Amino acid sequence: MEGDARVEQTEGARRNPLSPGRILHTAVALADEGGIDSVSMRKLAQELGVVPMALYKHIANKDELLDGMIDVVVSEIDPPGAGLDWKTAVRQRILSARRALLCHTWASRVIESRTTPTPAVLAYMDSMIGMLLSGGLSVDLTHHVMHALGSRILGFSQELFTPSASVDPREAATAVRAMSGTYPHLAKVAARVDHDEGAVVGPGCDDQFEFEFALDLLLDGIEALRVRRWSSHSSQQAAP
Amino acid sequence: MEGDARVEQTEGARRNPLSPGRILHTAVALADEGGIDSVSMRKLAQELGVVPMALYKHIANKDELLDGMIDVVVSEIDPPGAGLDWKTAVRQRILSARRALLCHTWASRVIESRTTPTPAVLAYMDSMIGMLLSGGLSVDLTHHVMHALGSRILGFSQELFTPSASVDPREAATAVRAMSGTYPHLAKVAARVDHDEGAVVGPGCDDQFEFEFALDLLLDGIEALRVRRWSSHSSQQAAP
DNA sequence: AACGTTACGTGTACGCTGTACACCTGTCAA
DNA sequence: TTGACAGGTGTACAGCGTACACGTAACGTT
Repeated sequence: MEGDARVEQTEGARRNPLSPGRILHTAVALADEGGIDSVSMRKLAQELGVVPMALYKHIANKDELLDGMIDVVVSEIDPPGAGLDWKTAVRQRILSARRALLCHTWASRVIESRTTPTPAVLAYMDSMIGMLLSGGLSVDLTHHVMHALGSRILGFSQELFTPSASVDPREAATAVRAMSGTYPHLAKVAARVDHDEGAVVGPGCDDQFEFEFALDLLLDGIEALRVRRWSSHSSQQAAP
Repeated sequence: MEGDARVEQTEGARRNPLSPGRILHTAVALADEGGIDSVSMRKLAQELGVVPMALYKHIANKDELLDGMIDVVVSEIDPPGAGLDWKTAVRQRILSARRALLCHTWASRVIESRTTPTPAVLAYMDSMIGMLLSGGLSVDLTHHVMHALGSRILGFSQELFTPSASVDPREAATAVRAMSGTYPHLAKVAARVDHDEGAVVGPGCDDQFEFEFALDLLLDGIEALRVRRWSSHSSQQAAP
């Protein structure tokens, strides 16, 4: 009897062996239906018909699990559309990202709680930067724009180019060069930042400036709407 | 010996009796120096020289503790300046809020993780709305502006006017009327929302519209900078 | 075919969390 | 004096992430 049960279980395991992909997929489903709080290693394992510690043979720890879940969501964002002016293209992409995040309501919170961005998030950012650059924005403007859009495109806020880990500029330069293969656009902007402000205020970028840049962009736009007596009823879109 | 110790402890307690204020203050200090993760009921109690359960005589649970900590931070935001045009006043206030949040790096994350805003946050929002209204913005524009600024002024995002709890519009109307004493400006905007869109799409406001409103405000501003060949080096400020 | 290695699921255990509940004790009003 | 009450204590429980030791089944090599 016990032997039968064990064989069955084994066959079940054979039929459906654990894998990072299956774990991540199940975790996302679990979070979708029960909220992120219902994703514990124990519940996840139970959902997979397995003992909690079994998960650790496939993922290092819970943080890695969360990172993986983020990547699942980010991978649902549509690729950039072709043949569009930069503004339309960026707009579409951001709305697609929003759609993905709205499908998984837990995702924004998890992304924001993470300290370092995952590869998929970096790839998304890199692609976004590429769209801006090829749209005619300068590297400088692109840099500030990424900060300004930060809160809009994904949860990630500032401190993207200020990992605060590598204080040595030499080290940072090496990191940028290493990045330039995988994330060429990102590297270009990062390099520019190190270049410019490294001489002025030190490594990283001026968060206060970035914040005020975005704030003034909004405030100036708002003032223009006020002067124009804008109303949401008589508008084809927020702006002309 | 044991008697002495007990007397000493009692005297200590008498000298420094527990109170919500002292608990909150200590919790904020603890979070400031060790991060929000180092604020557990046990560590907090230890810091106060008291047994964990003693805290529950003064605060209902940990959520209430976190709400209280938020209010401590929000209360550090400067009051609005007088005699300024709306844009300058709003700008100053938001920068002051940012300063407060930067002093307590854990605060943004905690605010964002909270589901319902605390009274202090509501008061801050109410005052902000008041500044916009008295600056000449229509109630309609003010409403959308609050959403657009959302991610900038504090952590709170959308779903402010969509508590999703009270589906009954009658109930919502009552809530608004109750609110109008404490948060008059907030109530004015909320009433307008219920009024307008209640007839069109149901209760609450159109999150998608709000999102695109803010997005387009930014994108249009960015396009203008691009055309003008804006650069962070040759700028007195982000916008003219 | 026998063997050692490797991959992977299991079971137990530890320290941490929030907090329910019963208990004691010092203070004050009647 | 007494009885209520406010407030600190102690114990206990369920849940969390995960370290560590232990099987056991599958596989490449001899």
